[in-house]
Amino acid sequence: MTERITEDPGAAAPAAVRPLPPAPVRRVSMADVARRAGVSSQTVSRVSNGYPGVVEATRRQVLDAMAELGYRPNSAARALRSGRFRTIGVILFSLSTTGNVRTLEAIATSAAAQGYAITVIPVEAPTQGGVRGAFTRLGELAVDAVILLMEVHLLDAADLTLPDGVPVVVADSDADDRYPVIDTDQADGSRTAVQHLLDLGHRTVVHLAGPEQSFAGQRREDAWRRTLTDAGCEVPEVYRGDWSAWSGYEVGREIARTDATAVFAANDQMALGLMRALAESGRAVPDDVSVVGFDDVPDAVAYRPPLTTIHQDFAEVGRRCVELVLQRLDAGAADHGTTLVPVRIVERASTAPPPS
Amino acid sequence: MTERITEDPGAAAPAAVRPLPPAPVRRVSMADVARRAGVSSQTVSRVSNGYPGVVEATRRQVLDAMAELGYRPNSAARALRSGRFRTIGVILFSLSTTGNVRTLEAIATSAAAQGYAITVIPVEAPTQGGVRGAFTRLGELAVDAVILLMEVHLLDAADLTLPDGVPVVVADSDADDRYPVIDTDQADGSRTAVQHLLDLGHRTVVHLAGPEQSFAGQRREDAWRRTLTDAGCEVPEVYRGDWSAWSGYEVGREIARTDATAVFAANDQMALGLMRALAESGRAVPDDVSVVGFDDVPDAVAYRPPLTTIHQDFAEVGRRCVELVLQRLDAGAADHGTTLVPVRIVERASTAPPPS
DNA sequence: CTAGTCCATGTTTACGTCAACATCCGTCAC
DNA sequence: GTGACGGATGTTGACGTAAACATGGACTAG
Repeated sequence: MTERITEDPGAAAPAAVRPLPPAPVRRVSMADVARRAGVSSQTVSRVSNGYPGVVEATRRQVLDAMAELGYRPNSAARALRSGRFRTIGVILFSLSTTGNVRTLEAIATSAAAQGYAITVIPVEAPTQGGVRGAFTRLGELAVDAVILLMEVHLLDAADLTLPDGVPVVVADSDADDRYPVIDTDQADGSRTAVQHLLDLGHRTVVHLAGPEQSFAGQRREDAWRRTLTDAGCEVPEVYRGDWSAWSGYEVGREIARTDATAVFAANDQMALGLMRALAESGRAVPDDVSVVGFDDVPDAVAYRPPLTTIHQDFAEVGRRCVELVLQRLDAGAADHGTTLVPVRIVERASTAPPPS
Repeated sequence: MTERITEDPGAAAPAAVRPLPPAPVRRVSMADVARRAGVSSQTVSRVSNGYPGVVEATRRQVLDAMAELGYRPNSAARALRSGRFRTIGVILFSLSTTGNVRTLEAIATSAAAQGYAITVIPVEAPTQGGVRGAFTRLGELAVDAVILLMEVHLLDAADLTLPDGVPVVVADSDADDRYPVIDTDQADGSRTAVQHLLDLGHRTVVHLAGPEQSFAGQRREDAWRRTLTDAGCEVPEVYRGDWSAWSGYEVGREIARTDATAVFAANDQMALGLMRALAESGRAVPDDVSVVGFDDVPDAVAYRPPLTTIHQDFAEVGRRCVELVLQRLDAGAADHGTTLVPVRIVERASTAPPPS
């Protein structure tokens, strides 16, 4: 499979040369339908788009001809004509985190409901090279709008810009005020989690944080710290994982050696690993140590013990992203605010008052 | 957001009428670049596509003009002209199973490497209505080929057909011999799992199966049964979950009441729930009961205990799907075989010889 | 020195759709 | 009866690209 891809943004300097094979079977066009129905192709267009000014009898004829011939509008021609692809691009680094996946799913569903398709643009790990390729193509991508499922500053790091005139919305990240943001209310989630533990009587709460580069992780951590400070609690050392259950386990072994009685993990997967580490050290959850997670992954209800966690409304985030990006597409609105989607705590069996 | 979408396959009977707003800012076209560079637009086309027969000096001029003007090829026009969108559609029911997600990710990555974009076509739960809408649009979707991440018979149930002439490949499913299939070697995985338990000395192996409608689940179950039969073991009653960890827990509580010493769960998530159920019944894994999963999800290494499981090579499945579908697009090949991608067992800490 | 080649580049045209404008015909008011 | 009006339908052209064909100049062989 040879490839002809622009390597250089703005300029085109492709390598291999293989003309695409001849276009596949010519499909049924409006002209064909028009001939069959004995009308002009413009009338077919009108019927196809539901415009008025077509008498019922004619309409029927056209509809019949369409059915007989199996006519399908050609979206390339449509897009060329209208300048719209009816497609939204979603740029993301990976589908390995629950959040991204569920948000993507919600985006796809909402977009479909609006008659828009979703093009997924995966960007490999932030290696300069990999990113570059993916983004370069973006300019010529058949996309009317873009939803970024990643931190905007990573985009900068890659030294790339989105094409002008394409509405962009950022989900679950920061955006340097350049684009509007739809985000889970990370701060409120953290606060709720920590407060829940404090209310149970824990003297303070240890935080198993996400990676430093993650904006969401950063905000969860900040809110944890602030909540403790506001409550006049001592702020313990931060432990840091990389979102994976395994990192939760590794870091969890350190936490298990401390006298912590309450841990707030920045996501459920790390909480899973943490709970294993605690169990292996003979510290019972929730009797000896309480644990709260973040995300409310479907599995959390089957963790041992079922995890108390902060439920994120990914569906709502996705829905709002689509809504906002389409609104900007139509109106060209320009307020770069941040919209927060509320969260709620789901109390299960991993939290209890501290051992007396 | 009003919508003008064909409701009826083949015929068009839209409802609302709102012309799209005028096309956004006119973008830089080949003609602009040509003017700027003082050449014909055909020469620009040649440079843009890396065709030979352009002298270096001219090429440079064109490249410069492209850069200055910020030229981006218009993919709609390109698609109209060439009949190719350089896009692959992926149809799937949900992104809630690990398998789908990871396969999708692999597909997206491989496709990007080949210069193809991925359009995700979500189909809501197999409700006749929902499916219909999604598929109807498929016909006019800007897609050169389709990868189905679902059972073909569900497609039939929805009483819909894919447009002719579009290559289709089915991943991880059956296809009634209508389309080629790329699949994980489910049977070999099951056999390996069961054999591993038998080799440890277990007299027989209980199966925590997936839902009856799932083809993958069916095949895992068949292979489990066959392996037991071949080994002359008694075949115990089948327990059935719905892939979720919670269902694994619920069904697991029943299993925990039996005298089973070895369980093969049809996926890791159910194994997670099962292990919780066993723990709650005071049956230790692996000392009292051995458990093997299927999938090797990233979290499995952090389960308590770390799960012995069958590793699926989703990346390879995705890669092959893309390869095959593009090959069919170019060549129109027509062999509807099934390609099996090998699996391997990952031995961790959830299996041991039976208690004596 | 001329005919033949080959190569770089230019010109034309078609892809399918749809907006804009043109046409045709019936109806109605005067 | 004639002109004006309006509704149904047709005709034209443009969107941006790239294949097919055309041109023209340089070089080569005889």
